[in-house]
Amino acid sequence: MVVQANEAVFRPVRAGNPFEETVERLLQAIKLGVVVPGDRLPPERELAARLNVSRVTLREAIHALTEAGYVESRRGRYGGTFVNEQLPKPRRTPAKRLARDLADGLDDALTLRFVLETGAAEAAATRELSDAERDHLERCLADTSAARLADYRRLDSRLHLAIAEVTGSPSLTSAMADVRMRLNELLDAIPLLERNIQHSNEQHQAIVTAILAGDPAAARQAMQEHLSGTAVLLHGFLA
Amino acid sequence: MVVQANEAVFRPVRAGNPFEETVERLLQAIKLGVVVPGDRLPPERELAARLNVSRVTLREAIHALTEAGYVESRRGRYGGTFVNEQLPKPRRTPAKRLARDLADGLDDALTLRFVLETGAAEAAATRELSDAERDHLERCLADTSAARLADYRRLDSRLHLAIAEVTGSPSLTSAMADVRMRLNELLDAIPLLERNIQHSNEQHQAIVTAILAGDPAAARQAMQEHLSGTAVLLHGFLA
DNA sequence: AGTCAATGGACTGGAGATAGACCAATAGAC
DNA sequence: GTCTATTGGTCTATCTCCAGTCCATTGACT
Repeated sequence: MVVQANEAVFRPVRAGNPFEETVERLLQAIKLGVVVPGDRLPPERELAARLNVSRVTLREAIHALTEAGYVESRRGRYGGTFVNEQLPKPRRTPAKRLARDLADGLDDALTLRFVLETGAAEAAATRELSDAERDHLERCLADTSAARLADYRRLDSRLHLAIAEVTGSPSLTSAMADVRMRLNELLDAIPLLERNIQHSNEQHQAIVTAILAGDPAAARQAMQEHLSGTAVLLHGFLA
Repeated sequence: MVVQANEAVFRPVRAGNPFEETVERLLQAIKLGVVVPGDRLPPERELAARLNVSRVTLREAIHALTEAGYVESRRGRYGGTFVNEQLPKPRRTPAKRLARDLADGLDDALTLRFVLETGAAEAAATRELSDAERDHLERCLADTSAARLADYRRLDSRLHLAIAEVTGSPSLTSAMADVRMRLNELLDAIPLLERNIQHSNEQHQAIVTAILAGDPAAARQAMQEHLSGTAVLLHGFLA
């Protein structure tokens, strides 16, 4: 059927219950490097308000993440919920699950990612960036380059997210965070090689340079080449 | 603050209650032309399942749309809920509301739309399209060209959505539908001129031609020009 | 040593959403 | 003309989630 617009507009209003969605969101913050080990999450009352869930629900989600080894809570003033220094290793997803995701929506996610990330790179290069924004971008780039293998995926995600941030469009940033979470699960199933990382770092450098230079076409082009690498990697591994 | 990633990842898990979200989704289907006057919505039981809400909630939403004059329900076999032939006119949003939306997120929405729509046009032109898909695209183009002024916005949206559809990425289609709903409210505040429509139709023609010809660069370029028109229009009217 | 503001932890009543069963009407099939 | 499958309409018991309140703990500051 060619008319898949129905499918798009009559899709689920809510992916799951508030508890699950909240867990997912907190995991997003951790896995995409928005909060790093040692960081404190916002206080429960504030965070619950921002997520638009009740404090009870948020607390249940935090409890689940505590059990899973992602965070720890301390009471009292200057207490809070902190991201663990030692994060749990991502479990290798069973091949069966991967095959399902593949059939389901690998191409879907890859297409959306391509559109969002190349568009973000271009938009970022188009904008007039503040000094703070330029610093932020370079900081993320340096962090990623210096990352050890175990932290690479997280800091890589953080860098890509930073590019979205400097477009000045929160919606774009959110959309990129979402699609990246979908793909990271698949990427975790693929071994990470030093060689790939080095190549990746060079491409990151080219992308950021183009953005800072205010060259939209070059930024888009560099991002495009960068993405095609993981795209063929995923297709090769899963197809 | 440069780090708006927190804002993006700690955004609300749910925009509102299921009832409101369901109403919004049904309005999306109608206002973006996914279902047209005379069409029948899927049976309540099936639709509720697809939207992942209870039938009670869906019925409340349908009831609200009935009161607002968008749909009518008929009982019995071969009954159902039908989209009215005469749709309610969109209310002119008060200028005060517009100003708020402007400050809030006009640039945000425009940026995201630009990224999604130019990306979709390029992706559509890159893909190998089936005959059904080509027909669908041309059909939507013809419908838009033939549209009367009162129906123009709806059929225009439908055409843009069709471009997203033929990328084969449902997520991309959904994202475009969402951002378009955000902008349509603002666009409804701007008078539609015959002259603009004619120009718009020519651009539509160019976009579709480039997509059917399999020319990604031209498709992106044509879409970019098309969008810049409404972007400056909005900025001019609201700024 | 004492104070206190900020934070996590725990409880309760009520509002909203759900699942499921059942009723009522309708138009085509025979 | 009757039958019947399909669809909207209604009701109830249950569950989840929420808003609000109060308690417990902590550590910097005085």
